[in-house]
Amino acid sequence: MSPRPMARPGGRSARVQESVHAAVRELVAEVGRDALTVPMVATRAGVTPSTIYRRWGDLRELLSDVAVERLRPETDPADLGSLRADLDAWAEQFLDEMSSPPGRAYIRDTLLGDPDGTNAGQCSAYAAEQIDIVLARAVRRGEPVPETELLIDRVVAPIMYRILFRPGRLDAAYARELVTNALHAQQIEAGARPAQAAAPRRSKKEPDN
Amino acid sequence: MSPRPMARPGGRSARVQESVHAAVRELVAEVGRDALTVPMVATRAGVTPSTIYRRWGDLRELLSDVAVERLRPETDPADLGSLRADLDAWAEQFLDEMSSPPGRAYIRDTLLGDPDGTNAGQCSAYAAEQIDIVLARAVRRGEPVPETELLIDRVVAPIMYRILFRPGRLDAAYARELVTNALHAQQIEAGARPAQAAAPRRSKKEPDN
DNA sequence: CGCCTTGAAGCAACAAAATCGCATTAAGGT
DNA sequence: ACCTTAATGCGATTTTGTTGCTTCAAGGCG
Repeated sequence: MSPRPMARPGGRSARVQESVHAAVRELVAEVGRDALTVPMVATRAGVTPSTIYRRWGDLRELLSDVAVERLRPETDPADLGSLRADLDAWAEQFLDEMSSPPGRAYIRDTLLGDPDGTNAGQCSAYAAEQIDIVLARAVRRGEPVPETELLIDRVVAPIMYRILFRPGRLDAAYARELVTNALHAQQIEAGARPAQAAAPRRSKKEPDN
Repeated sequence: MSPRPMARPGGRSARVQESVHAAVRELVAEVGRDALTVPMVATRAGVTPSTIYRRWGDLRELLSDVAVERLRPETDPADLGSLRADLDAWAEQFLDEMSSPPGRAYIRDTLLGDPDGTNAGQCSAYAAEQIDIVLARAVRRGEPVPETELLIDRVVAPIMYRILFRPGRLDAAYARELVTNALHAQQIEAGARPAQAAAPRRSKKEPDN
């Protein structure tokens, strides 16, 4: 993890960390990420540059820490009454947030200053948690559910891949298509014998309760 | 793009570029990427640091250029006689190369110094080209083939996502599993209603003269 | 073939950053 | 309250990044 193991979590260390993070957020808003420098952040945070260099190593790692915090979901996915509706809504929102300019910037920053992959792993864990919440609800309703891994591979991965590597088509319809395919695959794997055919294309999110 | 538009491709500019790239490759091998500095590269390449700063901006963009070159596939995928075999083999090799420490480093470097996504797009295009070659062969054999996009979403994206965001399981079996699922999906989409599972439906090129 | 234009490279002075040793402070435990 | 020790502050030093100006060479033209 980038904030080096904090042996003394409480007190001053915590204050400095928060102060520095806040300074980064403020300055990114004010002067833009490209104009940021370590000395600038240090001055705003009221610490000396060497403190930042020692704790974070360089600006990229600091930005990675701040970015991954911003990627933390703030609320649980909405409960719309069915797995399909919940996943559609979640995937749409996920794609929307991640593909927006600030979203892309956070993703990039997270990956950029993250030598050991800790922050990237955290970012992936956030998505998995959200999916797990949706799946747990579906299980409670008695719906058959796919594996979290399947949804990561089929929904999250394609979205992130396109954001990072391929310019172009990234809209709500694409998100729904991915969800459709993922659920379709799961139905097949769950029971190939039931005579259900292709995806029953219900339009938008409308709970069928 | 990082090497700024070269108005004078031939002659000195080209020599300098090649010399600098070579210096980067040598030094990465000798002292490691983390120890690299622009002045060091400049000295080795026999140019002044300001030349590098002016042409590439900073070390990251230079590394991105070098990295994307290394990600260019050197040979066409092997022809093993069937779409399934070709894709299995290609996916295994792709996963293998990309998930190796140097592979991961190249991917990271590519994304790192790539403000406009040009190099990342190139990287994605390489994979698409390789897949297209495999698909074209399958079409020639009369096999039904999935869309390139489907394979990108189902095979390439999950691999890259896991490499970048999720530590853990990345082996040949996983690659094959992804291919299996992708082909499975394609068969369903191809003929869900007619009883013929894998009827040789000729698609794109290949005039029937 | 030699001159002219022009973009790129060299050079050097300068500004900004990162690094490092050492002194000082404050958590947390006893 | 005291002691230990990680973390911060401070300042000197090194390294890196920037800039204006000069010099060089590729390509076009008479």
